Order: sequence, then structure tokens, then C-alpha cells
Amino acid sequence: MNLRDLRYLLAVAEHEHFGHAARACGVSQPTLSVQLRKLEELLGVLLFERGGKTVKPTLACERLIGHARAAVAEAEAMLATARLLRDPLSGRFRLGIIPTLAPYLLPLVFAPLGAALPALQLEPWEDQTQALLDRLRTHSLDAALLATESDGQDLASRVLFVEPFLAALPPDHRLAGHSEVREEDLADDILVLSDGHCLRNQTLAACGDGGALGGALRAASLPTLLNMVAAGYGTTLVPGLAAGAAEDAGIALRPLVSRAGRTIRIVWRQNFPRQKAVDAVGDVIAGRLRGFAEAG
Amino acid sequence: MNLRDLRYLLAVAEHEHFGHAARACGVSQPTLSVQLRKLEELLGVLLFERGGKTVKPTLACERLIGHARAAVAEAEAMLATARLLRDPLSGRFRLGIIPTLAPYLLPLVFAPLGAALPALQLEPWEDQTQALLDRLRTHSLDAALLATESDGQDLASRVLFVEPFLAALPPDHRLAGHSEVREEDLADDILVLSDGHCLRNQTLAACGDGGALGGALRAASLPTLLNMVAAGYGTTLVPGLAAGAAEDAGIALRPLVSRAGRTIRIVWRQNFPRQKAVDAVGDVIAGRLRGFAEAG
DNA sequence: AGAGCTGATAGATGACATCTATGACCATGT
DNA sequence: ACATGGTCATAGATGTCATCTATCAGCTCT
Repeated sequence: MNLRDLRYLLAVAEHEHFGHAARACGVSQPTLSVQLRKLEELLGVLLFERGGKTVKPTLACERLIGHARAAVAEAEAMLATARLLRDPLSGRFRLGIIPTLAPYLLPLVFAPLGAALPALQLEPWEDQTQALLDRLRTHSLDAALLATESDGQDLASRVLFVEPFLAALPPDHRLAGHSEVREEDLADDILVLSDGHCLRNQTLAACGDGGALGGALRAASLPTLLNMVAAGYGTTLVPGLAAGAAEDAGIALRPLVSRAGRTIRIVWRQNFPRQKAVDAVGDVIAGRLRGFAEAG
Repeated sequence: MNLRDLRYLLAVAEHEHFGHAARACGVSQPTLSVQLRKLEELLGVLLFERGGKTVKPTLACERLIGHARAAVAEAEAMLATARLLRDPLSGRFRLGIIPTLAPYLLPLVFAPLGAALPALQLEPWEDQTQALLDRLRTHSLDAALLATESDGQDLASRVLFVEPFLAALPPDHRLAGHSEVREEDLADDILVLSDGHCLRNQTLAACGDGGALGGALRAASLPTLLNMVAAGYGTTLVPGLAAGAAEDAGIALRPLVSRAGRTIRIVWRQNFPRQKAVDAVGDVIAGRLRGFAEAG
């Protein structure tokens, strides 16, 4: 069975006249005669009672025509929906973001993204790097904002901006007097996030695992870690976008001598079909953060 | 767009594998590749993200696939319905019956029709001859039971049985003493149904329009006419099947010397496609009434 | 009886879905 | 490192089948 045949059926039922129906369908009258005859054969049911001058749908036809109408309508609804979906810059866009970035970046970029890409329905998804990569690979995400290099050639990435690290000190810390801090000097009492956060590894890599101090403490989120620092348990590195939150918590921030930082990338599947959407989202975020490294 | 393509789409979306989907559809893998590519082109939307080993529906595809599923389901529902309708002895059968016959015939034939044609859904429609013929010609009826010859070559008919007329007399009528009555003798005080009933014309034709007696009376139905006769207003002819009702009304019935009667036919459109249903209904009615003319 | 409709039929044509064979690509394992 | 086996895409040949034009057959109305 063919949608075309169903359209023919509907046309003849509507016009009750093969010639008129044929013209409405843009085909010749014999075409309709032949195709409808075949449809009747396929269904095993006479669809029209042909009289000298009249063509009338049979009772069977009236029972069937509802289905035909519904099928054609669904197909056309599909076309209409496709027309709406045609714009790659429209529709849902599921963007994964790591937890040490999301709360500080999202407030900055929500408005510009909404303005630049009004048809794009951004759906942020906050989770740790590995979980985001998994979801990316299972097509549960369209892209992700990560602070690490992408790890496979099935994924592509683009650098959006560099987020500098700042030394986070209790206000009365011995280093608080310095205008700049060397990472190595933080090693003694460095605190880090719990396992799985990329920031944990980056902090340890920069400062060295100086002490076992954090062993009995667990900070699963950056705010908690900042609270610990504020309470005097130790020091840490905070990403630049979280500077405001850190200061609000009562922490002294100092730039690093090395100007070290982390690189924020947008990552997507190599053959993701909506490359344009990725580009556009990346453009907006990079544009909003332009000059941030220098300013921060 | 084609239902076949939609089936391909559903198969690939389900299997997430062109080869497997192709086998499920009974076609080769290149066929699916080509057709889906064309569908994507038609819709203007990428439906699948093809990776090295993986085929995943895009978000757009997931939005569209519901329509595809619905369209295919409707088409299949149509086929299933057609399979049920294939039997010409099933489904609705709209049978017109004249008012002077319906109330007396239907009780006799309902049960036999239900037994012989269980799948046939008989829908009786009571109206006068001309109205029934009109409805027949506008396809509002499938067949009709009439007491007149069919009037055009677009209609066909078959005799089912002959219904004898009986003289209906008030019990104290001067003719009630006779065992048989001649129609002419009824002419003086004959009563007939109102205009439009075929029985009116048949009665007048048989007995002659002897008096103006009925001029001030109007009987739109046979029961009313019988009540008038019972009340002594005059005489009339009743069809044999109404004998019981006439006697119940307190009327004396006498056979006619001429054994005149009316011929009951089933009438249908010449090219009505469910000839078998007409035949079967006719068979059952004729069978039930077999020998009625002699017995009555 | 003929004119003018109707839908049905016949034969030619062309579009297109399908096939097989093959290519390009990727992952995996020896 | 390279071969192997899997993926989907591509190319060209083939055959089916929808469509066309031309015509027929039947009916209605003048």
C-alpha cells in the first residue's frame, strides 16, 4: 500500500468523480482508475459503486476512509514537523557542564544564548567529566563543557576560554600578605574536592600532594570546599569564575605567579549532525568570556 | 513520501543498524541506505547520526518517528479493517421496507435472518415506496422491500413472495355472511390509506373508487385504517400478513374470489456491489414466507 | 439516433526502487 | 603494524510499475 493510493482514494471519495479527482491529484483519469482498482484488489473490498454517471463510496469504503485520512494526515504532520526542525539552530540542545563550572558560567551565558539563539532550547546537564563523556557517547548529550582534553578520536572539541586559577586562603593565612602566590607554597595544607572532579586532579597536579590533611574531610562540591577554606582547614585553588562566590564566603584570593589556569572546551561527537548549533553555542560562550583570562 | 520509506525509517530506528533493519524489511542494506538518504533529503533533516559502529536516531528523528509510526499503524489498521469487511455477508445492510409490510414481516424474519446471516447487521428503514426508491438511488439504502414493480433500469428486483389481499369488513357488515367476497362489492364503502401508500392505489385499482366516503377521513397507517373498519366506517383490503392484526382489531376477514394479492419484491441498485448479501437476505425471507400465499 | 458525458482498457514510456559488487572507513586483535 | 571483519555509502544494471495518450464501451439527455 502506498500513501499516494490513499490520497487518490480520498480524492475520489471527496469528488465522487474520477476526472475531477484526477485533476485535483494532478494525474490523468486512467491513472486513478487503475490505481484504485489495484487498491480494491489489495484490500479485497469494492471501494466505489460505479454507476453510469455516479461514483459513490461503498459502506466498506466509508469504514476504511477514516484510516486513510488519518494515515495521510500523519504523513503530512511529519512533513510539517520536519520543516520546523530543519533549522539546526532550533530545538533542544542538551549541554553537559562540569559542576565546578556550571553554577558560575551559566548565569553569565544564559541571557546571551537566549538572545543570539532564540529558537535553541538549551538544556544544561550538570555532572562530572566522566559521566558527561559517557552521556555524550550514548547520545544522551549533544555537547559538553569540560576542563580536560577530549580523550578519544570519536570526539571533537574546541577551546572556548582559559579560566585562571586563584589561590584561595583563609583571611588570616600566612600567605595572605603576599600579592601573588606560588602553587608550591600551597602544598602543605592544600584541600581538594572529592574523587571524580577534574578540578581535584588539576589542583593536585599544580600544587603537589603535600599533606594528608584532606584525608578526613570530604568536599563533594566547590561551595563546601570554599567553606572549609574559609573556616581555616587549609587552602585550595579556585577557578576564576568562582572568584565572586569565594569572596562571598570570606576567602582571600591571590593570583598565582605562574598564571596557571584550566582550559574550558566544548566537546561533541565527531559526527554530530548539528555542528552549526555547536559552533553557535561555542561562539556565544567564547564571546561572552572574551578577555576574561586577562581581566580575571 | 511513501509508507515503505516510513517502514524503513522505523526499522532502522529500532535496530540502530542498517543491515539488521534491512533483513527485517526483506531488502538489501544499500536499499535502506539510499531510501533513508532520500527521506532525509525530502524532510530536510538528518535522521540518523552515523558513526563507525553505531547508528543513532537524532533528536529530530525522535520527534518525527511518532508520526511515522502513527501513519504506518493507520495503514495497517486499514488493511485489518478491510480484511473484516471482505465478507459481503457481513457489515451493515440497510433495508428499506414499506409501512404496510414492515410491522408484520419483520417479526417473522428477524430471527431467521439473524440465524442465517449472523455477521450481517440488518438495519430496517420504514418509509413509503417513493422515499425508499429515492434513498436507494442516493445510496442511503442497500435494498428495499416493495410491493410495486421497480421503476427504472438502474434498479434490479426479485420476487420474494405474493401476499394475498383479504376483504376486511366490520363484523356486522352485509357481506360478512359470505365465505368469499368479490372486490367490486366493496367499492361502495371502501376505505383507503392516505396518499403515498402503495396499498392505497392497489386497493383502489382492485375495488374501484366507488364512493367519496373516505374523503373526510385520514388513515396514515394500516392500524388506524383497521380501527376505522372495525368501527363500521367502511371496508378495505388488508394484506395477508396483517391478518392477525386485523382480527385482533375485531375485523371480519374474508378471502377474495379472485385470490388477488400484491407481489413483494426486494429491490436494489443494478450495480450494487454486495449482490451476495441481497441474494442471501432474499433467500431467507422467501424461504420463511414459502407457501404463505396458499396457506393464507 | 446522436452528442457528450462517464469510467475502463491497451500499449508505450519513463521513473525509480532494488539488486550485486565494491569502496571507504573504523575497530580490534594478533 | 598490519590484517581482518565489521560498518554504511556508492555505482551501475535491471526490472517493476505508475503514468501517459489514445481509444473503447456504456449511459443520459436532447
